[in-house]
Amino acid sequence: MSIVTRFAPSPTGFLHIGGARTALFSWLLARSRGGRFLLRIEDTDRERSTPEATEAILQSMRWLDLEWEGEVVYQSARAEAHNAAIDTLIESGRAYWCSCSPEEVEAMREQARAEGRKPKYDGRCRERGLGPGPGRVVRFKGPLEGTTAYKDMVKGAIAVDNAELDDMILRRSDGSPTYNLAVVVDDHDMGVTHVLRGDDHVANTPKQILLYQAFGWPVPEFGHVPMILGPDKKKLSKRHGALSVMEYEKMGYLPEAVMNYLARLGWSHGDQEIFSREELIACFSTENLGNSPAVFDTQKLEWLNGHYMKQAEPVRLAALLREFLSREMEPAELEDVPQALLEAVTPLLQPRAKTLTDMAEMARLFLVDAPFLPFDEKAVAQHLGEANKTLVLEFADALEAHAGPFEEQDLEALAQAFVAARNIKFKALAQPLRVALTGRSVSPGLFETMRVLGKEQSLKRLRRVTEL
RNA sequence: GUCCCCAUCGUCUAGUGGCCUAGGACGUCGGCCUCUCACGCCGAUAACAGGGGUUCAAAUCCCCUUGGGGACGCCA
Repeated sequence: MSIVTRFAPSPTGFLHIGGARTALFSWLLARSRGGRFLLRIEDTDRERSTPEATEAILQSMRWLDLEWEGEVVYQSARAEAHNAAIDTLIESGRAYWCSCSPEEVEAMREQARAEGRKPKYDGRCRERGLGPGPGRVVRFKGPLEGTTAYKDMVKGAIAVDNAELDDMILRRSDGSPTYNLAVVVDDHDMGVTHVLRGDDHVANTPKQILLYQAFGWPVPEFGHVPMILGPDKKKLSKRHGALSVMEYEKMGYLPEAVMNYLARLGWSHGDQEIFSREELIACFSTENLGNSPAVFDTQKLEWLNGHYMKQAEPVRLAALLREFLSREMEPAELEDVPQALLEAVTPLLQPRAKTLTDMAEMARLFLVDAPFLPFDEKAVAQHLGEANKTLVLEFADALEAHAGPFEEQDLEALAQAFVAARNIKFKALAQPLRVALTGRSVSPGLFETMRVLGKEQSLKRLRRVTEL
């Protein structure tokens, strides 16, 4: 039998990293078992749901390439089905009308709390046989005793006394269906067989199971993935830094790195750390999902991103790079940069950059014309004294005289001959050259730098030392 | 308060009773490589929360304690 999973976010904000991980696991569960992965937007809270949030969520899903099957289901469009389901429950005596006001219910809760009991509605309207009326809600007539148990795909056996549960509201006084009801009806109608969701839903699960049973529907498998913590072991929140998936994109992370990181946070496959999308699908199993909360570690994400930066096709990175460069350079300046130059620069930066942001920052020094390239004062002071300036200028002359191809090995041969003729160490030439060429004491290799810069630009930069 | 869940290096984790003097990865520290910085390679550092059981044998099973978290809405 083919399985069906789903991701069901409520569109009250961007997709955060925890939600993305839940979505990823659901997606992986479906893909790994040849099933279908569906997307449902739980937008029944009209106050807080926005189309912008929905769009942001879809955008994040696309960025991570978590493709879903079929059309997106909007829960708000399914009110009719929900209400029809509620009606069948009323007819079968599994639900009842309740006339208690929110204030009355709150008072019951207060009292229960004061008596050391679990705060809940006391069921006083259960047997009153009320019908519809203004201000009335429909409640589920839950079992008073017994326990509801299920085997959680990640947490194992979970059992709750039915007495702990209260008669949840199914239909609000304004006639709208509530979350627990809507989820069950939707999941059933969508054919969902496996529900993987956040830990915060464990407490809802027994209530939902009871609803499935009341409807006489097959109960799906449930699994609750532990949440993500900040470095202080508190629930990950804004004060810990970036939360939104798209913020990671803006910071220069690659989607495959974020996916790999998220997958390994709370899931493992032996000692393997690096997983391609295909490997993830091949290896994924809920068996290996961890059951304790995990701390989000930006450093490990960075390391992974660095790994994927090295692996990536230069052409792809170069295309991505242009966008990040717009933060480093003037638009006009950037417009003049040929894509071919970006593609030549990218491989030099790939082993050095952890993120696209890093890369853009480093790339800048290859892309601006000599007069506009700033010098790092400290580097100049350290490596470009008068004697070294002369050395650089002499090298420039030698470079100009060099007629052969402008490839790394030719340039290296030239430099070696140059130092040999003067009987100086190569090192004595390297740093002055680097500072003259790049303005800094840190850069990619000298010869690859010159090759990418080209003869003309290299000479311009070297001879600029006279201005110092 | 009540209920539910969780607990291996700083962090992510391997571990499903003997292969564990606890493995890998990130980080950190050292070294090698080297034209700088990275990359890469090599090495080091560091953990079974505590206490009781069960067993020939426990990181692994049970109980308690402690510590964390979650839930208790006419939100989702």
